[in-house]
Amino acid sequence: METFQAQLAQKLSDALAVAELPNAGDVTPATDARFGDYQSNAAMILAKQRGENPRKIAEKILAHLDVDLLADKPTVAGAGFINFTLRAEAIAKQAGELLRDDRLGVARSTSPKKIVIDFGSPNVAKPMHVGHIRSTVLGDALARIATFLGHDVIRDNHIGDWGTQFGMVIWGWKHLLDRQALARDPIAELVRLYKETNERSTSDPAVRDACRQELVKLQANDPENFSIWKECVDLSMKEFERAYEVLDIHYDVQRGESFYNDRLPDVVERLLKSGIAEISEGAVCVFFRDIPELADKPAIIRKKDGGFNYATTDVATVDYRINDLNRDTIWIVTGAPQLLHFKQIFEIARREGYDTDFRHITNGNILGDDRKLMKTRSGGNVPLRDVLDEAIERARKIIDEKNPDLSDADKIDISHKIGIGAVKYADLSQYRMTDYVFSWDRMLSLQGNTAPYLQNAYVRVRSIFRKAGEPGPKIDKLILAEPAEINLAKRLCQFAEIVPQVLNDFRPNILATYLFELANSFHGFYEACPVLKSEEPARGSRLAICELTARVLQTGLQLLGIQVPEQM
RNA sequence: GCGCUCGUAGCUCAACUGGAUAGAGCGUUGGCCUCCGAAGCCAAAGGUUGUGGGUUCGACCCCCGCCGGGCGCACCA
Repeated sequence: METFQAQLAQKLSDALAVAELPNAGDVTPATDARFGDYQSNAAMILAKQRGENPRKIAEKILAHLDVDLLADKPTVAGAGFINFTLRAEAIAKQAGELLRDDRLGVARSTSPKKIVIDFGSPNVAKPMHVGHIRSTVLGDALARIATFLGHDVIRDNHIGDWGTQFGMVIWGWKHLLDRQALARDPIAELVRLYKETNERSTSDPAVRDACRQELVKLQANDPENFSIWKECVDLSMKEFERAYEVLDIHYDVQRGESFYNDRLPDVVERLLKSGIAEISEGAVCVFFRDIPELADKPAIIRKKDGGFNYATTDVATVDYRINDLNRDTIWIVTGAPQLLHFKQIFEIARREGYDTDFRHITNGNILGDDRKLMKTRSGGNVPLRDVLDEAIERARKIIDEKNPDLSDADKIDISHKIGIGAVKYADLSQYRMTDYVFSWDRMLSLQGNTAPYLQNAYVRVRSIFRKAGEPGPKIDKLILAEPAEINLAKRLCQFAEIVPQVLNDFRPNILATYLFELANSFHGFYEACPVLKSEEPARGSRLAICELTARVLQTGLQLLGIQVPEQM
C-alpha cells in the first residue's frame, strides 16, 4: 500500500516519460489548502533546465498525466505548479486500507541498516541533570522510529565510567567516606567526595599526588581500588536505571568507557604503525593537515605521560561497533560541544578504511527564564530526578482539579503519563538544534502543541467508544461527506508520509507537528460531525475514523516515547 | 583570531532542505455548551524573517559583508 504522495509521484513520472521529458521535481503536500492537496514543481525545474516557458511545459505534462480515480483533473497554477486535489472516494478507500494495516501504511525501509545509536551517556559518580533529557529523549525517539521503519537497531549507553576523576573519588572514598550518607543518597555522597577531594587537592600538592597515585593503581588493576571503583559504578547504574524506568527508556547494551580500556594500547600502536598517527611534543597525535577546518587541530590519542584519553576510547569504540557489533551505521547523539571531537574521530575511522555511515546528531540547550543554561537558584545543575518528580506532581495537581472522581490508582498512572509525556514532548516538539526555554506552564498546558493536548484528543476518542459500549468499529468502509471528516481522513493518510521523513535530518519535531495538526483536525471533526448520534451508515464510518485516529495518535506518540492514558 | 551554531508576531516556537499571500500556541479582543469530555471549537488583531548586498521565474532557506547570543579550538571527558 503506497502513500498518495508516492502514487502521485509515480503518475507524474509516467507522464514525463510519455511526454519525453526527463524525470524532474517531486510531489509534495500543498503549501496551502486552496491549492489542493499535493503540488509538483516539475514543470518549473524543467523550464529552467531547458530555457522554456514553465506553464507551457506544465500544460504538456498535464496532457499526458492520468491520475485515474485518485484526484480531480490536475491544474496548472502560479508560476507553473501542477496541483492535485484528492477525491473523497480515494481518501475513503485509502483510509479503509489503513484500518486493516497494523503499520498504518508506514512502509519498511527498502534499505534496512544495521545501526548503533549511542545516546544518554551519563557520567558515573555524577547525578543526571536536565541537560541529559535532550540527548536521551531524542536518541530514544530516533531508535523507536528507526526500529519501526525496519532498521536493525542497537541502543548503546556509552557510560562515562573511566577517567581521571576516579583518582579523586577513590582518595575521597578512602579518607572522607560517610557510610550512612552513602546509604541515604549514594550519588550525592559520591559528588561530595569528589568535590571535597578536588578542593583539597588544589590547595595541597600532597593530596593531588595521592589522587594521581590512586588513579595509577586503579589502572593497574589494584584489587582495592578496583572494588571501590566497581561499587561507585554499581551505585550510579542503579540510580540511572531508576531514571530510565521512569522515562520508559531501555538499552540493548551499556558499554562504559572502561570496557574499551584493554584495547587502547593496540589502538595507538595500530595508528602509529599505519602512519595515521605521529608523535608530536611527546604525545601521539593524528593531524588532519589536508582538512582546512581541522588543519591546526590534532587529535591526541596518547598523552605525553603515556595515558590515554577519550579520543583513544572513542576510536576503540568505533572499532568495536563496526567489527564486534557488526554495524554499518553509527549515530551518536550528544550536545553540540563535541562536534569537533567527533569530526576527528570519524575522520580517523575513514583513514583506517571504514566506509561506515557516521552521523553525529547534536542538540541545543535547555534554558532557564533568563535565557541562560537552566540552573538551580544556587547555580548548580538541575537534577533530572527533581524535574521528573515535579512533572508528575504538577500533573497530579491538574488531574485532582479537573477530574477528582478518578480512583487513586488511576490518578497515579495518569499523572505519570501526562507529566513525563509533557517533559519529553516539550523537547521533541522543537527543532533539536534550537536552545529552548523550559516552562512548566507551557509544557503542561492543555492548549497548544503539548503532550497533554494530544493525550486529551486520544482520551476523547476512547471516550466515544466507552459511551458506545463497543470496543471498536464494526466496519472498515468509509463514507466521507462532511469537509471535517474528509480533512481528518486525509490527515490520517499522511502519517505514512511523515514518519520516514523524521530520519532525513533526525527531526522528531516533524512528527510532533503532524500529530498536533492531526489532533486539531480531530477536534474539528468532533465539533462538526456527531458520531454516536448520527444515522447509519455515517455512524459506522465515523466510528471507523475515530478508531483510526486513536491508533495513529497512539502509535505516533509511542514513536516519540510517550504513553497515552485511557482517560484523564 | 579561526571554526560551528542560532537570530522569525509582545512571549514561546514552526516552516517538509529553493516554491505560491511566512504559519501555530500563549497573551489580547469577540463569539460557541437543553448536543459523543468546554481539558474543546470558531473568528479578529499582531511581520521590512537581526542588518546591507548578491544569485533567479521564485530566498527565512544558497553566496559575500557586517551586528548580536551560545559553543568549541593540544594532552579533562
